[in-house]
Amino acid sequence: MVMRKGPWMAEEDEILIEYVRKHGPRDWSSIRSKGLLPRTGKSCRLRWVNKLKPDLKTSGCKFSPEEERIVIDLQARFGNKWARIATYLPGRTDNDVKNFWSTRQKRLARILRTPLPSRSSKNHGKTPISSHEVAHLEVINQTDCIES
DNA sequence: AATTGCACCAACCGCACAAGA
DNA sequence: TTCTTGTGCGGTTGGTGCAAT
Repeated sequence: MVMRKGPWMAEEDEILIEYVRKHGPRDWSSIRSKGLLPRTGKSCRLRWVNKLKPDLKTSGCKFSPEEERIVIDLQARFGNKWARIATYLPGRTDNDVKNFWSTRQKRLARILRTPLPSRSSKNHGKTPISSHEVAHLEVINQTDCIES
């Protein structure tokens, strides 16, 4: 069977959901060996965990300030243990947390690189910095000073 | 109107680890 | 004991849409 890669089609999702309904979320690699889907076990598992599993928050649902706070706090405690951090956030997956964090890191890196905007200048419609982020930024700044 | 920069998201890859042959 | 296979995790990339230029 020719292996498929890339985005999942609705029909593939249906097959995967049906497989999990019958067999549970395990034996991912037998989905391919049984000829049900031309996808690797890894790909099937990832699709299930991140998109198809029940009780997930719908994609496009932004992190709330509370969720943000939790991630920032837990990342400081555990490091980049996204799967672990995700267990504290109902409906979020490790991928969600990871994506949230890396977007945030890029944004913070850019803010640190550029001079502070004047009071009158617009924020270009970008996500504003929340107060707890400002606090965290100060920590990063101090760390940078120590490191450099 | 076209281009650019950014945020967000989905899915891949490589590595590590555990279980079983 | 070593090798193989399946699974889970973290890092990363590539695509899309939108707002600003």
